[in-house]
Formats: sequence, C-alpha cells, structure tokens
Amino acid sequence: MKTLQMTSSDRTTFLTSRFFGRLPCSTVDAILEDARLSTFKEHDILFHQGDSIVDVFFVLSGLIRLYRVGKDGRQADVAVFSKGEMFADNTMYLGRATASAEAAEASVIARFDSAKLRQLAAADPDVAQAFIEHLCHRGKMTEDLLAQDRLLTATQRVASYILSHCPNGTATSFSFRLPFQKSVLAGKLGLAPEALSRAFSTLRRSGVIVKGRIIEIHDRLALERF
Amino acid sequence: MKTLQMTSSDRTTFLTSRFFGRLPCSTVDAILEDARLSTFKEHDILFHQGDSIVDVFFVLSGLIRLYRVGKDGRQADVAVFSKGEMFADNTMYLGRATASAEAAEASVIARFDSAKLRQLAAADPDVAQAFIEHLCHRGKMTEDLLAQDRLLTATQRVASYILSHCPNGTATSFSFRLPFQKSVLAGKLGLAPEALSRAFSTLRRSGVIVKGRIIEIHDRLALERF
DNA sequence: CGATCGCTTGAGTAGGATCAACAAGAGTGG
DNA sequence: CCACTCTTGTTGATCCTACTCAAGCGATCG
Repeated sequence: MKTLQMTSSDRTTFLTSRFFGRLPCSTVDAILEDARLSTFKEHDILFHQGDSIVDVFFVLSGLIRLYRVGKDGRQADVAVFSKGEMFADNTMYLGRATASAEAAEASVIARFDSAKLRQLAAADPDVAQAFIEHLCHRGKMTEDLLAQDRLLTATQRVASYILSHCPNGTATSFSFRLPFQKSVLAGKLGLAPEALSRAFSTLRRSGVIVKGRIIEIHDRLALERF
Repeated sequence: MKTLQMTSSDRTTFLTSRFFGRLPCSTVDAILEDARLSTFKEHDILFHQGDSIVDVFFVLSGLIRLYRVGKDGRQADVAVFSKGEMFADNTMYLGRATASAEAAEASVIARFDSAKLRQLAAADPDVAQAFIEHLCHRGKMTEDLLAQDRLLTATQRVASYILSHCPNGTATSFSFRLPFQKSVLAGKLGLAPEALSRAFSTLRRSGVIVKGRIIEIHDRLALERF
C-alpha cells in the first residue's frame, strides 16, 4: 500500500460515478478536498471484519472484494466493487466493518473521513439524498444476490449474469469481456470455481463460447430459457 | 383488507420503533397525520414484485413476509418484518417493488405516501438521517442473511438463530417462544420446512428441546460449538 | 526449460430439496 | 362430546446439486 496524488482522470471518475454524479460540482470538490489515495496490490487486505473503520472507500481503479469469514476460515463474498463504486459506507453509521475487504487485483482507492462525510450529510440535503439513493441501490443489489442464491442453480446464475451484460436490443448474438478473473466471478455468484467452470461447460451446449475472459453468446433465447 | 382507526397503542408502537424513535415527537406526529391503517389476514398479498408502489409500509402488529418468485413459481424470502418495522422503503426511490409482500399472519399495517415522505426527508435533516441509519441497518440484515446462506449449514443457521435470541448473560440455560410459525422461520433461514425440522432434531442431541413454539436451551456452549 | 498460476475435468461425497406417508392438534359441525 | 377435516409439523426414502479433493492442461514468467 502506497499513497499518491489524484489525477484529473481520477476526478472524472468521481464526477461520473453513481454517487458523486448526482451532486453539484462544488460539493464534490469540497469532499475531494481531503481524499486520501492509496494503491493496493492483489490480495492486499484493506480492512478486516469487525475492525472499527473511520473511513469511507471509493474505487478509482481495480477491484475490491468484500467478504465474510466463517468459523472454519471459509470465505463468502458479499459484494464486489469496481471503478466508480463506493463501499464501507455503512460503517459510517454502524461503526464497525461488517465484512473484510481485499483487493482482487491491483487497485487505486480513495478514502474519506467518515465523520466529516456524516456531518456533511447532516448539513447538506443533497448529500443526504445521494446517500439514501446509494443505500437503496446497494440494498437491492444484496437482495438480488440473496434471491439468486435461493432460487437459481449454478447454471442459471451464470446464465443470468451473462444476460445482465447483454445489450438491451434484440440482437440474438453478442460478446463481452469478463471484467475480472473467473474465480472472482465464482465468488460473486456464491460458487466454487469448479462449479463455475462446469456451468460454462453446460452453457456451451446452448451456444456460449468462452475463450479466456471473452464470452461469446450465439443464441440469446437459449440462455433465457434456463 | 379493511381500513381502521389508529389507537394510542399504535402511537406508542410508532414512537418506540427503530425508525420513528429517533425523530422528535412533533415530526412523528406530522408524518402520522396521513397514515392509512389497514388490516390483512393470513396469506393476503400486500403487493407484488414489480408493482409500482407509492407507499411506505409499517407493521403495527402481525408479520409480513417479503419474498421473490422464481420462474418456476418457487418463493424465496428476502426479509420478514414484525411489529415496529418499516418496509418497502426502497421503493421510495426505486419506484417499483423489488419483491412481493404477504401477511404471514393477521396483521395491521400503516401506510404513508412515499412522495410526501421523500419530500420530508429532503427538507428535514433529521428524517434524512433516520432514513440513512435505517437503510444501513437493513443492508446489514440482508448481508447477514447472504453470508449465513453461503457459510452455514442448516443446523448451524438454526443454532445461530437460537443464539441470537438468547440473553447476553452467561446463563447456560434459557428458553423463548418462536415469534411465528416454524414454516416462516424455515423461509427466513432459506430452508425447506423439512430441513428446519431435521435441524431441530439434530440440535435435540445438544440439549435443545422444542415443544410447539417454545424452544428450551439447556446447554448453550454446545450450541456455540456448531 | 521448469515453475507457477488459472482453469478445467473427473470421481466421490454431503447436504438439502422433493415427494410421500404419517402423527398431532385445532377447528367445525352435528 | 365425538367424529371429521384441515392444518402443521415430523419422519423416511430418494435424488440432485454443488462442494471437495485430486489430477491434468495450457499459458505466462522467470
């Protein structure tokens, strides 16, 4: 972990992010005032479950995996954050981290003092509003994950993930690049890496071709049938 | 479903609830101004997944089950709310219900206009603050569920549920009454009713005695070992 | 060129879902 | 008060999914 200076491209990452994008420029600048940047390499730990955190985090680049640890040491991902996403926001009010955070690849992270942000939210209705919407969105994401876990099989979860990455049009065939390692995707979907691999194997019969991180879909309807 | 009048005991339910309890009395009264009460009997549906909801709900008595429905019609609970809890709050900002809601027993529900509440949150920092804390708490709850699903076996989940209902002291033996039907608990824990039954069966060997809705624990340490 | 890493594939296993039968209450109505 | 039914929960048997462990394969890197 190493501290560094904010670039202008970092600034646009902030300004176009879901959270900061809704706020007036001046407010954002006031917040960015005391942002502290740091880099992490793959497998670096940002904090541990139960740590008392005094910061809110924001991904400028890379990928952060949020996970809980069971008594036997097994890990379960509860969320994965990439460029432009904010996390550990709930520690702002809960005081302690509800999960551990690890860089799933080399990452640049910005950090804000949570007390100051909380103060700002109390003073500026825009900020409060942004927080509320952000939390609603986060809540829906976790609810989605939970429902997927409980309702879908491994193959269905993967199919649904692929479909969520397809353009809205009616094109029956398209392709995209996985934004991270397959093992990370497996974690995010609540699967062992082997199960993900087998799911891809099954989907191959339905016109899904996987080459490295490139996913090609040739028959979208077949996917939707799962 | 039937509308009715608010009683003074309803009022104290509001005032002592997690959400309204943090707000000054005058604010609460202003909100309660246009609360609409209605009763539901068991299995009544309050709304369906995807409905566009213009209300925020509050449980005055009874039990509401929030669930998603899979393509095959199977249901998966994402939350269960009892007296004093607010729900469907995220529809305030998302517009549509992310899940269906059903009364798991006869219930009395209060309803508020979400537009008005949203307005109030924008104007009154206290209300915004209360919403933020409420959403943080809700987020943690769902995260807990997700982590439990991914890390614990059926028996462990039940043991953990029981322990979460035990007094903080060091008493090794205690008992409590299930606040709802076992089938509801099964749903909440993401289990088939049969699996819950078998889990209780397993726990019997560790000093857990179940008589109807009464749970007796005789060896707390044995439970914690799971 | 070995070595490591990320992924795939195979075989065995465990946990829980499903289906079905059954027991124990709780109402209901005569 | 008793028979009847409906509901709720338990238990048994079977099956299926996904986990675990282990081996193999290809790519990348020193």
